[in-house]
Amino acid sequence: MNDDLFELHAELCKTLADPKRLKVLYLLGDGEKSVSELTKQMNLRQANISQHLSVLRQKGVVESRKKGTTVFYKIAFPKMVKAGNIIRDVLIEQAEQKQKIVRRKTK
Amino acid sequence: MNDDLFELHAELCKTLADPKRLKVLYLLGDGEKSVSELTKQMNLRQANISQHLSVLRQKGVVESRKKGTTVFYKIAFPKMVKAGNIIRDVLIEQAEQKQKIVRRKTK
DNA sequence: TTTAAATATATTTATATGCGTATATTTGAA
DNA sequence: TTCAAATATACGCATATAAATATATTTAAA
Repeated sequence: MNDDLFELHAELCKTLADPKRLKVLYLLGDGEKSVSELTKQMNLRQANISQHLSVLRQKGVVESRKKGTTVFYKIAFPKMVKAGNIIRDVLIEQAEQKQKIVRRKTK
Repeated sequence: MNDDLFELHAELCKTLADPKRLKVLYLLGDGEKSVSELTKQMNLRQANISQHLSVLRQKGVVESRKKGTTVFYKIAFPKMVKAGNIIRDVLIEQAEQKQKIVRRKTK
C-alpha cells in the first residue's frame, strides 16, 4: 500500500471535514444549483459559500457551469458522495444505539 | 435533514483527515495491534502515535484493551472503515482515469 | 457605456491542529 | 521498593483554516 494514497485520501477527508460543505453536497444531491440558490438555502454569506465551493471545486468534488452571470454547481463524482452517505448512515445508527443505552441506564 | 448530523459527519471526517491516522486504521484492518507494533510499522515517534490513537479513541473510531503495560487497539466500527475503503477505491479509480488522460495527451 | 446583479477573491483575525520535546503514569520484574 | 518498559500527556511552536469584511470581476440590460 502506497503512502501517497493515504495522503490523497486524507486530502479528500479534509475537503469533506466541514459541516457547511457537507450540507452543500447534500443540497447538490438532487441536481445542480446556483450559488445564489445555495446561499439562500444555507443561510450563509455569499462570499463564504463561494469560498467553500472553491475548495470543493479545486479538490474535484464539484464541477461548475456558467450561464450568464449565474454559476451552477453539481457533484462531480456521485459514487464518492454515496460513500459519504454510507458513513452518515453508520453515524445515525451509532447515535441511535447510544440513545438506547442512555435510555436503558436512566430507567 | 438535521444540521447536527452534518456537524457529526464533519467531526468524523476531521478525525479521518490525516494520512497517519488513515494508515493506522489500515494497519488495524487485519486485527488489533499494540502501540509499539504500530510505532514500528509507522516509523513515527511513540508520542506521536499515542496522540493519534488518542484522537481516534476519543471519537470512537478505535477501542483499546490493556494487558500488562501493553495497550492493544482495534477498530470499533468496521462498517465505517469499509465506507472509507470505498472512498479509497474511488480515489484509485480517479487517479487511474487521470493517468489515462495524461497518457493520451502526451502521445 | 453605465449600472446592477451574480460571483469570486484578497485580507485580516481567531482558532484549531500536528509535531517535537520533555515528562508523567502505569505495570511487571528484580 | 526500585527500576525499566510501554504508554500517555503537557507544553510550545509553526502552520492551516473558517468566517467576516471589503473589493474585484464578469455579464446582461438599460
